[in-house]
Amino acid sequence: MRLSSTKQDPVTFLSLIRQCIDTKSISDIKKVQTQIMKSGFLLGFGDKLIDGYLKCGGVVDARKLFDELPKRHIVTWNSMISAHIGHKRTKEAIGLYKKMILEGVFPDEYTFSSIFKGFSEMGSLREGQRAHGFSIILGLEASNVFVGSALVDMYSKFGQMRDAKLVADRVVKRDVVLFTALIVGYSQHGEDREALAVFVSMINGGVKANEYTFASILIACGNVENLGNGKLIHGLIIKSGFESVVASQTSLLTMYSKCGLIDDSLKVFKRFANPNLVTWTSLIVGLVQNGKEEVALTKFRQMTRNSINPNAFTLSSVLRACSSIAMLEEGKQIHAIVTKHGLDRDTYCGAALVDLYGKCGSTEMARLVFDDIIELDVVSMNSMMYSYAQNGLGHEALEMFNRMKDLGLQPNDATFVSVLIACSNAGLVEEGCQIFASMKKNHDIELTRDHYACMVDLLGRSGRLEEAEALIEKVRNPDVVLWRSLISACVIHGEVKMAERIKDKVLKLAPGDEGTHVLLSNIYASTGNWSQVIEMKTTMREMRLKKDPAMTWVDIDREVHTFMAGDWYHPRSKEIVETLKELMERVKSVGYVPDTQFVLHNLKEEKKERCLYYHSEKLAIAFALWRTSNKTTSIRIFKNLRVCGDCHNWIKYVSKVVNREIISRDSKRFHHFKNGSCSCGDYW
DNA sequence: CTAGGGTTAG
Repeated sequence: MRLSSTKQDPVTFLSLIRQCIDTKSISDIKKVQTQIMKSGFLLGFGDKLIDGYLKCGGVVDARKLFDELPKRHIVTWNSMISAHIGHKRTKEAIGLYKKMILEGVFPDEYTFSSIFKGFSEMGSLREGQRAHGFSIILGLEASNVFVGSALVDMYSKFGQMRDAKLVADRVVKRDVVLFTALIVGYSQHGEDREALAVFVSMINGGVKANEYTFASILIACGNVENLGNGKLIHGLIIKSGFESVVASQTSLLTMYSKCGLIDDSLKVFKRFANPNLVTWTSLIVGLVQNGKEEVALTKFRQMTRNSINPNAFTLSSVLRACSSIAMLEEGKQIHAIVTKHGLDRDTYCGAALVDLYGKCGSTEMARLVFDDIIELDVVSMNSMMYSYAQNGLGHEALEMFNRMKDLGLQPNDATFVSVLIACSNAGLVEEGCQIFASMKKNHDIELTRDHYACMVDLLGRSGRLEEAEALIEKVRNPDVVLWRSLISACVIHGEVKMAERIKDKVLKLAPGDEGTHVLLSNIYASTGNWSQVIEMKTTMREMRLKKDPAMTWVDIDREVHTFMAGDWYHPRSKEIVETLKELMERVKSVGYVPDTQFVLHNLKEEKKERCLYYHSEKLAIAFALWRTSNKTTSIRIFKNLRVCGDCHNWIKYVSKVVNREIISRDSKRFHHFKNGSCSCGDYW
């Protein structure tokens, strides 16, 4: 801007400032300010200049000038305060608020409408309440809906919904903003039904919802999986013409996926002309929640191809997709993207990475990520603990548990699930019992079925069967899973009589429980009681019960290969059998003896051996060894059931003769086979 | 010359 040196009258100054605002140039305002100061007119233009600075985003420069002025208009105070709030300079905004009161300038309705947000952002409930009191004295609380809704928002953010409601009820003319603030407050504090009630009363009161209201109320519908209302509101959105507003569309998408209608979410998504980052992320999250992890990854790639950069939200969700189905290779690629965006140390991404590596059996890698997280929280620590628990590292898990307490973090119910599994898998029976006892006493944790299940497993596995039974008796409505886990403990310890007694209990509770039948036939088979096995199998057939077939899968070069016992559908079955034969010879030569007690059919020894031969994990391992070179130092397999004793023993030998690490995740935990032994110490 | 509410994560 060229400043004229001749014309220095007030009218010129005003128009110069206006020009600066139009061009959003802070440096130009500075020049104008210098010129005004030279001409001695500053006092008259102070407020105008500040207005100019603020409109151009120059909060710091505005403040500098503001402090030099001897007197400022109330409007200028208010502009300063709201601009500081808007620029997240909360402390300074509150400082200005206090300063104005000290200087005898009373806050007005404009001041209050901005300053309450400052208190909620600072987390200063007390100060907020004091300011609230002041607004009542000045008669501005109920008479001005801007002040009222700012207050409702503040109390909502503090979770003080009673106070939020009280203020809302006192406001004379309630509008859509006030109602929306109340709806959001309720829904963000788990009172979604209350949120819906507010919405209904708003509509009945003749106040029309807008895009903000729709966005918020749909979240409430999703949270309580209230599809009926969700659909009604979808209709209302169309009627009110907000169909193409991104935020309400995004909430609509989320609502459908939370209600399990992922196809409807996809339909909503298709109508977006230009989906933004939040929309893409919502879709990805929905897909993961609905078990469509692979689609989630495809969508993620599509998103990045459309040059939309992921943020921590997106990346942590994509990582969840990878960890929930243990896609380690994909996960590693996402990890690289996380690093590229500098989010390795982010609490959410960090926790998701820990979860990924933990669920893939790489506890060391999980720990490396974990140690880099800047701000640890309960979830990230739970993930680390769970990883230790699954891999049988009980002491490390307990160490983490203690560190959590040292950090002053409140352990939650998931924490205890991990800790108890850790104790169970590492055989830390006494420790587990003590921790279990302390949960309610010292941590005020509500005991869930999961906790009881962990304890039954812990006691049962270590042979304390009666204690385990007594514990189940204490549960109000013990479910089949608890009893079943006790029966499987009986199987491990060969307690046939007890198993039968418990079976009768279970079948009274759930007559057709297939798991129980399977377990019983297992215990009969392992003790050679074939007539009982046949009887059980007949009963099962008559009741049309089918057990889940054992399956093992292995991920090689991002392709998942699934194997079932004795199935030869794999295109490479010829190579698999050859590899298997060769392996068998090699492991037998170093001491492996097939253990046919794990064959649960009444067959001749020779045939039993063949049965063992073709267990799904053996097929998967043979395939993996055939497909990968010796340079691949470790092989990862996954199994839907628990590993059988013979396979466990066999894999130990295999790991020795091929000199590779074999990591196996079964339905209960990880086994790391290396150089002839397993990380579980044969206790599982 | 100034003011209030909304969309994505374990």
